[in-house]
Amino acid sequence: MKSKATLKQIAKELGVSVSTVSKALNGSPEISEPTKQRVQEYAKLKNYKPNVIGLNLKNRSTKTIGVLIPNILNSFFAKVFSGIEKVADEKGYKVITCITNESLEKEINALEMLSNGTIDGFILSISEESQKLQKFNHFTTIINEGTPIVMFDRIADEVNCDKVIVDDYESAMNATEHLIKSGCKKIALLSAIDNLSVGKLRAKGFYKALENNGIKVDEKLVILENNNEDFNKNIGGFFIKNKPDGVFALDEHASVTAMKLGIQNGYKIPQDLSIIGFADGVWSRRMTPSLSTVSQHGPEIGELAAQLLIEKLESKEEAVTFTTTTINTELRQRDSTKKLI
Amino acid sequence: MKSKATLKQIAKELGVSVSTVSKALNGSPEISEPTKQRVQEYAKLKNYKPNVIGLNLKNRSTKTIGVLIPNILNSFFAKVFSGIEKVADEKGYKVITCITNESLEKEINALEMLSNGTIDGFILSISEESQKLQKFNHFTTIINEGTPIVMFDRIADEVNCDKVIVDDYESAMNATEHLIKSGCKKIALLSAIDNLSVGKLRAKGFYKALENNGIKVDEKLVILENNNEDFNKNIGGFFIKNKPDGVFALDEHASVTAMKLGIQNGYKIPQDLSIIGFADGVWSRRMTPSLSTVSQHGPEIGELAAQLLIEKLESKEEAVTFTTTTINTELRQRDSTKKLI
DNA sequence: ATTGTTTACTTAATCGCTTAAGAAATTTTA
DNA sequence: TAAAATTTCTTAAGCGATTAAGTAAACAAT
Repeated sequence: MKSKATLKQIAKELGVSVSTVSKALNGSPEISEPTKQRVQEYAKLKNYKPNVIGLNLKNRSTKTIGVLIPNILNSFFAKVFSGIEKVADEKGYKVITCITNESLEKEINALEMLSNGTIDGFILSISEESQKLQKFNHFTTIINEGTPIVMFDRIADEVNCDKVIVDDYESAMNATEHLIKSGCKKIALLSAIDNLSVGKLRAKGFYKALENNGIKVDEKLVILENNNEDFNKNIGGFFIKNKPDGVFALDEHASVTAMKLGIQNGYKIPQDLSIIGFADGVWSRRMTPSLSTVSQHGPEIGELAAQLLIEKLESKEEAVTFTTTTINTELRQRDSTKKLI
Repeated sequence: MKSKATLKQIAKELGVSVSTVSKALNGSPEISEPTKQRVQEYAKLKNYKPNVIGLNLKNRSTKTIGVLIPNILNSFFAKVFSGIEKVADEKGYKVITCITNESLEKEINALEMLSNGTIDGFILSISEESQKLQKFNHFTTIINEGTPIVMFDRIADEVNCDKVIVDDYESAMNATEHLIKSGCKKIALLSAIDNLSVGKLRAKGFYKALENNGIKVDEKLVILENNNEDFNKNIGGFFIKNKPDGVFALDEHASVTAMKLGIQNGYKIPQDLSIIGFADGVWSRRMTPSLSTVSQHGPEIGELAAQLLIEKLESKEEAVTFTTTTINTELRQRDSTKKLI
């Protein structure tokens, strides 16, 4: 195992100064052609690669983005991540990832660990715990220190930074209205993510749609829980007892459970029961019948977030204005809803 | 936006030398108690955090692991990744991620980009293209330069490094034998990943199981394709034409497609048709009926890979021996197969 | 012949930090 | 009280790179 080549080594071995080697490799006009060639050939031979750490120190930038994701096993986040990675890669940035596992402590640790020269800026979605406790000052601290942050999906209004979100409220409203228009009279609202800002927004959109159409809410048709376990406890006899003819599910688990129980209870989908849910596109297509979903455009969110951050990083001026961009979702009509023209 | 505090600044403001500050903050006995206190208090006030880049340069290590993953949207890789992240985090390492998108070029670029001081070692799974073209010398180059690599799942035998794999051959054999024992006479072999080393191994295991049980292969019951599109073309009339009573599917797409077509063609599952597939556990459980799978223990693979790498990084001696560890899979019996006791 | 200009380098400073070695000031010891 | 030892700080070197500034030597211009 040969140790990696450095400028110093090459300089000594060729009998020139370090700066000559550096300049020769960077094609500076200060260096004569023959010397340049000699150095470049030797460097290639030794497989020289400039040590980025040295460079970073000099440039005070690392061309690295820190990404904090609550849970990579959630396919929405995986998709956003792939979008971030794509743009970062295109623009020559590296991506350093931390999974916060929905924990405030891990979120704080990750911010601490990375915000000391390792990364130039952050892209993140807030952990469940931080949202629940409404603890956001670790973010403002980082921003005040001069490290820009772009938040996506799960954001905090009180933090001043760029944000990329999905039109959860509107999309939920539209999806619900779609169910109404397709003839559903008893639409259930199912959620296992009522602890998240996005979950609450979606629920609001649902209520708004009912209101717009002069339907009054039947609380028996509503299940709002904070996690899958509690949700499962409540969904037990739900279909038999309440006999909904439509379901609007706010997360993947609720969507799939509704479909499963609907089938088990002998509903014909979509004739007797229409279902729209927030869920992964690939798997929704794979289900039988395929599930109509609200598509959240994960990759686009990631791409935009990365673009925003990189722009901020590469503009010299101090940022003063912050933008909040809303990515529009789309209703993907599949076989779990009746077709509207 | 105040710029980040540095030793130099603090030293100037307190009227002491840089090294005094450094030592005071590190609790060196060379510094008097009152000075220590004064410095530490001031540093806290200024929210001083040592710039890791400076440290890295000094230590010649970054406490960062580079992870190359062919495709993060594949839930198996996402799981492995979460395992890597967990262990890395526990041991104080950061994880820098690149998605190679199954491309040799991106793989080479990522290795180049990171192997110059950014990371201390790699954990990776080989891209499809590299496997197809059997191009592996970019890995040996990196290893020869002194950067350790741990490969997982998709490995290259000719590269000398630590490896963590799954017992694809044996697990496929066992799964097939399970189908045989449960009474299946016409077992189909379906694969959309015949381009990957793991796909080939699984197919071999299938054939071996048939051989062990004195069943001769019916080539009409075998579909081995390199991607989902080609697979879809061939699966068209498959069930009607060949009437299998069992399916062994080597990847997620094949598994789900088999289930879907089985249902559509009026098979009762598992009475008329038993299915075992390689697929994501969460979604397999969610399907109706739930899909029996070969569980690959993704997180464990990631954890082990990270442990191996970190051990190698933290042992001073030059590595000479390399281990290949096999993680044993498990057959998860769900509702798409008949129960055996 | 003297001065000025290029050419082709080298020296030295810098980024932020650690740490061995040096140096004053104080305390201990003989 | 003088020498030795200790305390407490500073100086300086080094990690790997870039780059402004300095310096010979060669050449051109007056």
